[in-house]
Amino acid sequence: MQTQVTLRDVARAAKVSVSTASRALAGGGLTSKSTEARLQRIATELGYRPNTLARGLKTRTTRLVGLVVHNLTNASFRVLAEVVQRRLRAEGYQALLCITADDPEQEAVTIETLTDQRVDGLIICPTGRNGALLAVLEANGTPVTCVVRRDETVELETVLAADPEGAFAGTRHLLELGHRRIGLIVGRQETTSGRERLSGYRRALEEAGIPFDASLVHAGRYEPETGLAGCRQLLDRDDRPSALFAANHESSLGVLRGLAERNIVVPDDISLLCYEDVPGFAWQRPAISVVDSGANAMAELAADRLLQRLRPGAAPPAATAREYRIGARLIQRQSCRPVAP
Amino acid sequence: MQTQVTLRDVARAAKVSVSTASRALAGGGLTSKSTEARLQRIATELGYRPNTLARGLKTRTTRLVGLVVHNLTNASFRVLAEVVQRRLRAEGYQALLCITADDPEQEAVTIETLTDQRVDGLIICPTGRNGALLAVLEANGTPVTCVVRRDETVELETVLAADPEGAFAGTRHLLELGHRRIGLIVGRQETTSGRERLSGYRRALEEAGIPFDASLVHAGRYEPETGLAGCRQLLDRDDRPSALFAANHESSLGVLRGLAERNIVVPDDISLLCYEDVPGFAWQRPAISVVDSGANAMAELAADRLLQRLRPGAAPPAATAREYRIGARLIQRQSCRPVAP
DNA sequence: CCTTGCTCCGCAAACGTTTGCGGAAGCAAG
DNA sequence: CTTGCTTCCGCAAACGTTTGCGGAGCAAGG
Repeated sequence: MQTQVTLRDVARAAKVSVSTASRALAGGGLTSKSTEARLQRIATELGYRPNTLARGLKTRTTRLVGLVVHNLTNASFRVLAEVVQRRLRAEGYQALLCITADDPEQEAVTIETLTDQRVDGLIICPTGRNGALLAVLEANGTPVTCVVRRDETVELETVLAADPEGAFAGTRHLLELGHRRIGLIVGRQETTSGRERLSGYRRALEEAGIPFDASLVHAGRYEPETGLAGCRQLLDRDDRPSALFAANHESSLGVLRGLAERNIVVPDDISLLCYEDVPGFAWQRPAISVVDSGANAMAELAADRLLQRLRPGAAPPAATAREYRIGARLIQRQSCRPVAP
Repeated sequence: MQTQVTLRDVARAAKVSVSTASRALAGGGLTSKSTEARLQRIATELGYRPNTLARGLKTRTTRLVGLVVHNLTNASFRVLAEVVQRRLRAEGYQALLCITADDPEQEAVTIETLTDQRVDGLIICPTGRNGALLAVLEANGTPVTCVVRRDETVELETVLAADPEGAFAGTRHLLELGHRRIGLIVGRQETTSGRERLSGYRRALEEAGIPFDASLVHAGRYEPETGLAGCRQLLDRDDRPSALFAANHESSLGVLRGLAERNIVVPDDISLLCYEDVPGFAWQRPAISVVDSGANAMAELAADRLLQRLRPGAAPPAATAREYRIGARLIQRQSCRPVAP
């Protein structure tokens, strides 16, 4: 347990006052060039490392930002975590990663903890039940940007996927291939993404003049079990759909299994399109066509926006917070094929 | 930007000194029961939250622990991150997640940053090139536990997978099914895990009295590309192996694709066994047999060990650090089948 | 020689806690 | 009434920085 070298030590070694040492190391030209250089040298010689706690206490800024997501297994969250942490680091910030399991309770204590740590900013995928806490943070001068999901109860900067367009594009793609009965496995309708993807699907149908058939959609959690259940339900119909549109990577696992169970082969017997791109989809045979929700771009933008507001010229929290949408992109691979109408 | 409520404020409101307020809220019975209760009440009424920076400055402890991994896409790291963060949180610690991309350079700055943040402890999957930095940390009283990989250059508490046994068990399983030519796709031989898995494979062969054939093993990074290359190489032989043992989840993606390319079906034409269990393997058809390296248990144990050393009764850094091994487990599913010898 | 202005640096006060030390009660015993 | 002990609390110092303010030194201008 040896003792850390403090600013006093380097000041003493250089025979200057602590304040001069501080200023010299800060380097804003508040000291002469010579002492600046000398102190830099002595500091590194002694292996001086500033105490971020003391500094934070004084300057009211830790270079910490909270990053809270539901889990790390979901691909979107995974890339969110990776990208955001990388971008933050490049700007000298550290990420405090927290996982809420989509549980408002845990989210609440997480937010409290992060405020206690005096984070400079927060990137969060909100459950939507703790808007008040977030609003307080923002009001106290800590920028908050929501991502992936919106918190409907409060006005905050938010970056989202273009789910309506993505689902629309995907569905239209299938329609253009001649499919008329398209099974949709989609997220819970309590979430924005669930609702928006369904609405995109409906709009595409509508534009093609095809009546909406509610029995063709199966809503549930983003889990393999949901995919399996949906797949079974849709396959047990007399007029089996000729194409399936799966909610995300995880539910697609269930769908693929459901198809395998019945020896239905993709794309010969049925077409399969998934939301959310993951490496596995590209490597798989047949490679799965997807509409990529743009997780990467979302993460980049979220980091950008927060970083922007973290910079000195802190734009005051605009009266009405901006909302950004990341375009979705259809990636055609081998899992969809045309059928005669 | 409203002002935070500080300990002074609650003290003033309660008409006691700051010290009494501090002691009352700490609750160690250093104040009378009545003032303790009164201050607790007033504190929550005012919404007082202690400033962790000030506290940390004084107590030289932050309740932060660094968690550094190579990435989040690899399943082991993903569960490591999830589990560790959950366990830490349960004990009142916060995880500082850092990603090094297996780059010693980045690892070095990461470690520096974490020491600057005065983390109380560190869980790290080391690259092996920064042992000195870690040793300094440990010597300065900050417990460090390594996980997944060992840093050979320095003595630190380490929790590892039982790779030799795992590879041995997997190989023996295939041998017991009658396989004689078993292709092995394995990690780079510069890493312990790569070497250990190969040695387990060799030992199983040896015990079965089968000569080791170096041309049956393909070493490379844990990536789909490696799996694909290895698969192709092994399949292009005249005496094609009747079973494949893949290094991990990611390389298995490549292997599966290589097999699909040649219309070789698992398990009818070839048996496939993978290292490292992920949900996808169980959902896939045929479900892939694996030897589970025990990522979950590893994470739990690593968290346990660190937490243990973080407790007040700080065991002094044992002269020679302990090394823990997590048992591997063979999970039989549908991708391996017996062959006539 | 005095004033003015500029450059560089030191003094000391903060930031919000925790904690050693000592003092003020209260009470019982002598 | 004094003594001694216990219980509770306040004073003030400390943790390691940053920063406003002012002072010393020096050069130039009047």
